[in-house]
Order: sequence, then structure tokens, then C-alpha cells
Amino acid sequence: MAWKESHKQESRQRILLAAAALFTRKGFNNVGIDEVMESAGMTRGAFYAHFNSKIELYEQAIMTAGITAAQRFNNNAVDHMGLIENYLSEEQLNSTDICCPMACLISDVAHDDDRVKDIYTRLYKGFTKHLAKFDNSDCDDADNNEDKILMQSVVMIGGLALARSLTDKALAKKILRLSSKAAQQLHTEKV
Amino acid sequence: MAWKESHKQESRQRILLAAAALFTRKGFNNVGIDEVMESAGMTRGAFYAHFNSKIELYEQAIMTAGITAAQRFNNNAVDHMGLIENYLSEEQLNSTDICCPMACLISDVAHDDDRVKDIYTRLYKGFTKHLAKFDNSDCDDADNNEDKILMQSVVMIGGLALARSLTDKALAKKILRLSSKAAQQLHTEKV
DNA sequence: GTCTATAATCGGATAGAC
DNA sequence: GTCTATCCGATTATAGAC
Repeated sequence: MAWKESHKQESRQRILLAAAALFTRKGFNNVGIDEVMESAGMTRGAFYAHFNSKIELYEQAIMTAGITAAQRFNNNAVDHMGLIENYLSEEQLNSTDICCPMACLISDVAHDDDRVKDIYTRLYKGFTKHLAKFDNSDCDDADNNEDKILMQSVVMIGGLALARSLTDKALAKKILRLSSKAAQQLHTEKV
Repeated sequence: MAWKESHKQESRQRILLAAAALFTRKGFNNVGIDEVMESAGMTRGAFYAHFNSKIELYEQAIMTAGITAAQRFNNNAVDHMGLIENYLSEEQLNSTDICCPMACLISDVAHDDDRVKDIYTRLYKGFTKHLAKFDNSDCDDADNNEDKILMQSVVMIGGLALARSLTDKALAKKILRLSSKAAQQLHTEKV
């Protein structure tokens, strides 16, 4: 019976990955369960064998999106500067795949209840921790270093989120470019 | 009959101000027409004498929110530094009143259609123009100056949006504080 | 576990009285 | 113009067959 259990877990994972891509790209309310399940290669009826409600899926999909996005940036980036460039790349502008939930759901989450905000907060702390680990700055002032990381996160998340909301694509690209430069300077500069 | 027309305009304005506050605070889908009209002191039936659809109200409410927020920051700020401080103040964190749509709807808008994104883009350009006017930098390099303004906007909008999405209020306040400092440094520094 | 069919709900939009 | 009452579409959630 073991293969049956693993088959269920595979289905569940397909649903989560589909949901992570759709929710980060279109938001919670603009995506129906139909759409998620179709994208996962199933029909609506099967949904409730895996999740109790749409909101439960949403919460877990945000986690999945965050972890998946982090893994991808990890794998593609050679160093901290590369990570920043990848994060603020033009590819992220209109990507139809999973987008970093920190940026793509930043104000969506602000309108949700505390359960969702808690998940977002946890992911954000992971995001900054990850930035800090990548940061090979030799600065001794730990507090000041943490401040730098926080400002890097503001510029990266804010820059990507802003760029994705503009119809003026030239302006959006300029914002990406400048944000990338600014985040990299925050990384390079000594204090 | 003139008073009748002005009465209608007053009702319309009450609806717009109520909608601007509710939509920026709770998002488009978490606010019903019932709630908007009640907040404006009317009932749902009266709504369609003023707007053709909820989405039309949303579009105009975003404009109203942007203009109203700008006016308030204008009136309360003595200079550019004060403007930044007000924008990234703790009062903006949990404000139940109209919030700057640049920050409070940043990812919401990314999930909407181009009509909404166009309005957001126009407001954003007004936002940066306003920052530039306030900026009394004596730098001669116009391009570089524009770049500085864009990065200020990323830090201000991103910092406020991020802070509003976190349940860890201490961390949120720290992000506001650091963002304010960073935006002010961008304003002060010579190139 | 997954499917099809259906129930239940919610919210946007309309009709008609005042 | 504003009100109450109603319609109707969309979508979440459930029931029951396989």
C-alpha cells in the first residue's frame, strides 16, 4: 500500500506547485480551485482529498512558493551579487512561473488575516537570513550588518514588486536596474 | 435645481472617500459594496446612481486615495525630509484611514488588468514628480538626480508595504526606521 | 483517490416604490 | 436620488458513483 500513499503525496505536491505559480501571479481571488486543479492535471472533486479549504491551500502554497523561489535563486546564483541580479532580472518581470511571494504578494498579504501574515513574516525572516548567509562582508559591526541586510531586502522586494505593477515597461526595467545597483552597493560598501 | 446636483456630488465624494479608505486597507475583494455604502452613510441601492460597477469605483477610488494621501503628506510636511518621515511613520502602519495606494495596493494592482495598472502607473509618476519637486538638491546631473528619486520611491513604497505585511511589529518598525534613514540619505548625499 | 453532479453561499447588479 | 427586495452568476464546498 506504500505506493498509494506516495501517489497521494505526489498529487498533493503537483497541486501545491500549481497553486504557488497561479497565486503569486494572479492573486488569491483571481484564481479558482478549478484552475488550480486543472493546472495540476486533475479535476475539482479531488481537491478536498488533499486540503480542507481554499484558504488552507493558499497558506501552504505561499510557503511552497517561498521555498521553491529560494531554491531556484540559490541554484542559479554564483554569489551574493548574482543572487541580487537574478532576483531583479527582467525575467522576473513577466514570469508566468512561481514568483517570489515576498514581492508578488506583498500587499495582498497585508489585507489577509494574521494566519497568512504570520506565514509571510516567517518567510521574510528566512529571506533575510538567507541574504545574510550569502553576505560575505567582513564588517565586524553585527547590528549595522543586519541593518544593511534589511535595507537590501526592502530594495529587492520593493523594486521587484513596483516594477511588476507598472504598465510602462521601460520605467519598470529602469527601476529593476537601479534597484539591483543599489542593493549591490549596500552589499559592497564598508561601514 | 442646482442644490440637487451638488448634493449628488457630495454623496459621490463620500462614497469615493469611504471606498479609498476601505480598498487601500482591505483590498478590492475583501470589501463589498454594502460596506462601502454603509461607511458612506447610504445603502446599496443608491450605489448605481453614481457608478456603473464595482470595478469602476475601484479605479476612481485608487485615484482618490492617491490624491488625498498626497495632499495630506503635503500639508503636514515642512520639507523633503519631513515628507519621508511622515510617509514612513508608525502612524502609517495600522492607520485605518486612507493609505497611500502606491504601497497599500502594490501587489494587488499587479494582479489586476491593465486599466488598473495604468492608473497606478500614472499615480506613481505623479508621486516621483512630487518627490522631485520637493527635492532641493543642487546636483547638476539631471539623470543621476532622477535615479535618486526613483530609488527613494522604491525605499519609501517598499519599506511601508513590507512593514504593513509583517506581524512582528518590532521588526516592522525597524524597517520603517531604516527605510526612512536610507531615503533621507539618498536625498542628502551628493553625487 | 478521483471523478461527475449538485448543493449552498456570497456578492454584484437590477427593478420598482417612494 | 435613495430606499428595500430580488435576481443571478460565480465559486466554494459536499455527496455519491467508480
